[in-house]
Amino acid sequence: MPDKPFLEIAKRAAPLRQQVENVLREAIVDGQLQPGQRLTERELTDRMGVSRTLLREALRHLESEGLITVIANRGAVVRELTTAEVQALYDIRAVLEGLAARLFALHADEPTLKLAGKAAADSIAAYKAADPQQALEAKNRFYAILVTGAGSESLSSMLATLHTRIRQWRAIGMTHPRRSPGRAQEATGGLSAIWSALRKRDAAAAESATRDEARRGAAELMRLLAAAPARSAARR
Amino acid sequence: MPDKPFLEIAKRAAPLRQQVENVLREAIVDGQLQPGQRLTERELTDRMGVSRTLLREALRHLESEGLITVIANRGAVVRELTTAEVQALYDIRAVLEGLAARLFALHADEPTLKLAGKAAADSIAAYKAADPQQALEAKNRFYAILVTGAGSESLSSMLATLHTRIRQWRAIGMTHPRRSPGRAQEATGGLSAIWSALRKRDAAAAESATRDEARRGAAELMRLLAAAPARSAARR
DNA sequence: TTTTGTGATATTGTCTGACAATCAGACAAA
DNA sequence: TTTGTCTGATTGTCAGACAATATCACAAAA
Repeated sequence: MPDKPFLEIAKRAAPLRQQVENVLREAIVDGQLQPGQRLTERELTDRMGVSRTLLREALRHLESEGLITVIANRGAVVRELTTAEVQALYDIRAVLEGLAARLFALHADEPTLKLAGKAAADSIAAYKAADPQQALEAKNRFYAILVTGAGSESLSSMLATLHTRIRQWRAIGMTHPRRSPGRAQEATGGLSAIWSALRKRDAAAAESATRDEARRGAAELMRLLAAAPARSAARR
Repeated sequence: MPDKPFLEIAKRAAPLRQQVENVLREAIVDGQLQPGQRLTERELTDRMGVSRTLLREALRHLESEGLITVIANRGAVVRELTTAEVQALYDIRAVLEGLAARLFALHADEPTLKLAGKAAADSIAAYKAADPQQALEAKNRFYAILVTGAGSESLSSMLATLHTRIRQWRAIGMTHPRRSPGRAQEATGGLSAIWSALRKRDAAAAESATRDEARRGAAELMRLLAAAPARSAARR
């Protein structure tokens, strides 16, 4: 795992370009920019107050993250995803997180393992204390440790971009009124299964437990999605 | 599967920007630009005869493909990968191809399935006829069908960029003198295992067969890599 | 000799304005 | 209704500029 930098300063108010990327990214996943909506360079530069040069670089980046589609001579559009594609994204996430768990079981050092254990315990405890907010926070922490502990830069970054692409739907999964009641408990169970495999350094078990848990979450979500009205395709 | 466009013209001599990307990408995986080598914008624009604007957009794209690293105010460097990271890339590929196989088994239509069958048969036949060139071609075709047949745009593109990142090492795997003799046969066996699972539409079996085969290939490669002298880090 | 300033240089970060290429839609003509 | 043509909007690409920052050599100081 990465040797922690000693005395590192919070330098870099972030290059402007990245700020532009971030703002756009947020706007997209927040839904302020609706799927299918056209993004003209002129309008964006006006609204954000940056040069076209910069904006275009940012757009290129978002494009390769899969958040927008660029049509030649026509410009960028916020990407629309079919239900099937969303399902596929979740599948991809499931196998990649599974892989992360396997690598973690193989390579993580003891302190990191301990941290993960704490996060898992925290989450389960919070769930039992009926504190979903806290439970979710700890669960996220657990996954973050898992992924970075796996030790692959590439894997982390792939999962990171996947998460942003998925985020819009995750929100639904957490708050939807028709959310099935057993799901939270199920998730807790999944978490402890993962953890017990990790603790034993059982890579295969960790991988499949993680995959299964991710799949269950996805299945629940797809169920809700099927029932819910599709996100509007909006003006184009 | 995508409805095939009828009478589509080969339009688009490709936007200049993409040509720039492609040229750079090739140069990197070919090794003309060595890992660790610095890429200054000035030099590249001079050599390629394009504007900085354009070049920078291309660099941003290559960056998110993981081929280069950009350090603020310092510029781009051809990315160097540790052995561990290469291993991780192969692991990622293995699970993603496994996923592709699973989706293929679930969703592919009959004609596509038949095409895959033909490719598999071709490869095995070519192998038995001691024609490695042909065997490889058919095998690649098989995988291409598998991936597109899985039906996920995102999955395809992720695998595509993975492949380019890996390509440099694959070359080693195919031609290395110390290549273990049984490997080609093993690969053939793997292929037919995958195919027989697909034919039966056995998603789980297809997934694990594909993963296993990918892992075996990777293991062989890592073995060779461990023996071979590391790729030079070159002038920086 | 080793450390610490100091400045010159190279390079990226960002902006501006420009023009060509291309597409979408309107409107006229057949 | 179909086809041709024009016009405006938008992207594609370029050149040149200046600021911000890192690098490196070299001088000054300890």
